[in-house]
Amino acid sequence: MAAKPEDGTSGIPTLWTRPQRPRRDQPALSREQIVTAALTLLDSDGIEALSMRKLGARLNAGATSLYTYVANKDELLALAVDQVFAELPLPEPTGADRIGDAGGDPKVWRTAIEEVAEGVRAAILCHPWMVSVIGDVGMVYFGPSWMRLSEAFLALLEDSGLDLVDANEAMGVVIGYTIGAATVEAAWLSALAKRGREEQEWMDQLLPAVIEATKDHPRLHRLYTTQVDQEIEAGRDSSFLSGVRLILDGIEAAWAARSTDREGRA
Amino acid sequence: MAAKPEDGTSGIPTLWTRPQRPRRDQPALSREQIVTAALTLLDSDGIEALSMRKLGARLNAGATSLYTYVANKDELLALAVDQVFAELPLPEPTGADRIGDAGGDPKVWRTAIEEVAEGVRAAILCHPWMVSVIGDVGMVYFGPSWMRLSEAFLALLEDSGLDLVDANEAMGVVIGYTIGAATVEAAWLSALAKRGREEQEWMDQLLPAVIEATKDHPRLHRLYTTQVDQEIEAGRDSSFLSGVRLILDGIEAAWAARSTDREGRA
DNA sequence: GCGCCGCTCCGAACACTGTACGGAGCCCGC
DNA sequence: GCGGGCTCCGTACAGTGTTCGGAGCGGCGC
Repeated sequence: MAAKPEDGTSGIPTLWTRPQRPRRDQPALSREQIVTAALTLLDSDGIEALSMRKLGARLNAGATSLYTYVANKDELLALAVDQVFAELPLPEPTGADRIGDAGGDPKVWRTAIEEVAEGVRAAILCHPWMVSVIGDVGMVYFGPSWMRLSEAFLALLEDSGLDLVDANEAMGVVIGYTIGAATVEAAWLSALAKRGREEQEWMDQLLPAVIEATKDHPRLHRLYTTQVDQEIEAGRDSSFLSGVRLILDGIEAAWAARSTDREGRA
Repeated sequence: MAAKPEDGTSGIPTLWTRPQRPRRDQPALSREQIVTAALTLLDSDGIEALSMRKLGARLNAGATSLYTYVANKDELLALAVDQVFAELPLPEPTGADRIGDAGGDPKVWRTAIEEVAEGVRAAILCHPWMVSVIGDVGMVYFGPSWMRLSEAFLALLEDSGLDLVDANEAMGVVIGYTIGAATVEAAWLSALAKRGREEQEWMDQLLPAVIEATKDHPRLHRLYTTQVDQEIEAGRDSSFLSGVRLILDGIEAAWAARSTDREGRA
């Protein structure tokens, strides 16, 4: 042990007791650092495990230090959501392919849309805390990443032959469906996670109760008793995809209707 | 004033000091009472104003008394959501009208679906706290009211000529879109409410900033600058409705495709 | 060199939260 | 009469988000 320096007065911070503050060249924290730390905490322990104190501790900082970089917790959560969307790939331009073109399946514009929808869904499902944030922080839809994605989506649809207003409507339906479907799935998944059960295991325990509860609901009863095996994992994936395809059919049909209408009038 | 009874010992509760507990004929509280009180609190002050203590106070009860009727706050919220769905009208049977029938617009099965979707959306929009609950509490989808609604929805689609599996898929798309679209709208509305602004007023203040932020996003820029007037209120309603109609077109198209496919093979 | 401004970091404190626990009052069945 | 069970709730615990004041420090003007 090194001898203490000859500092008679006790309590006064000496060279040794003083914690050797880091050089103030640049700040010890940064907004990105905070957001990514929040992300890992959210992903591993869920949304109700994220508190400013715990997050601060993870960064070797006090809870209140974070407030120099982030106005409040809601803003932090909005930033986290934006960060997730930032990592999504943007849809590629589809070249000359247009809605109504005869070309064989799979049509390029269709698969491009499917990929965007699947990407958004995957992002929500693998960060299930997002649904809570989307639910109570309205600002999310003006984050830069979300805007980038929207813009690219609109471009995709315009290139496929829709005018901007129709493109916006089509995008609204695809995105709305995606968010809604993923919300339902993610809420389910995180409820499972909260009880700490595996999906299969929980199903086995809960299903009998649910089926019992559907005694007066013959259709639900039939669905749950027959379809349930493929409702797990892969079944959900393909069911989401066919939902998107249904919407694509709708877009195509509406386009065709409008198109013949225009020709008829001309 | 009546004279005090001759009770020499002080501190022992007398007839007068004792608070005259109500007869225990039936309990002072009930689950329904609690849920409806929670509903009015949620509707008037939003979700973060609902605390067990405040709710208890509103019922002239202690906070912890509620736990005799409700396991925890999450369960209470799930019950509140179910209560809202319980008040939705069920779709009426549509008679003989079937998908693919030639009959003139508006087709009965289509407007029936539109009405269900509009009902669910309206419920969410006028109780915006629901989106937060749907986000965190996965159990909601097994509530009895929701099941009743699903069952009736499936019946509607089956009566319109879909088999159960197709009906389930179609329902998934309509409901998914409805929840997603309403979630986005409601999150926006309650973010507005939190800042205590009127929609118009806030728009006026925020829009310039948003438009500025869309400098690199020509399509979004055009949308926000041109379409914004009708984005308010009625515009959102009709935009949602045309989304539903797009999906209905999709259902019809998919039905037609499957139908000709069957004929071709026969 | 000196003083001062402003920035970053943070301990303490405030006002609340959900809910576990144990006890009090009361009713009914024995 | 008397125990058991139900309802109701005061207290307490272990947190929460956020405000405030202050401490330490870098760089700027003088």
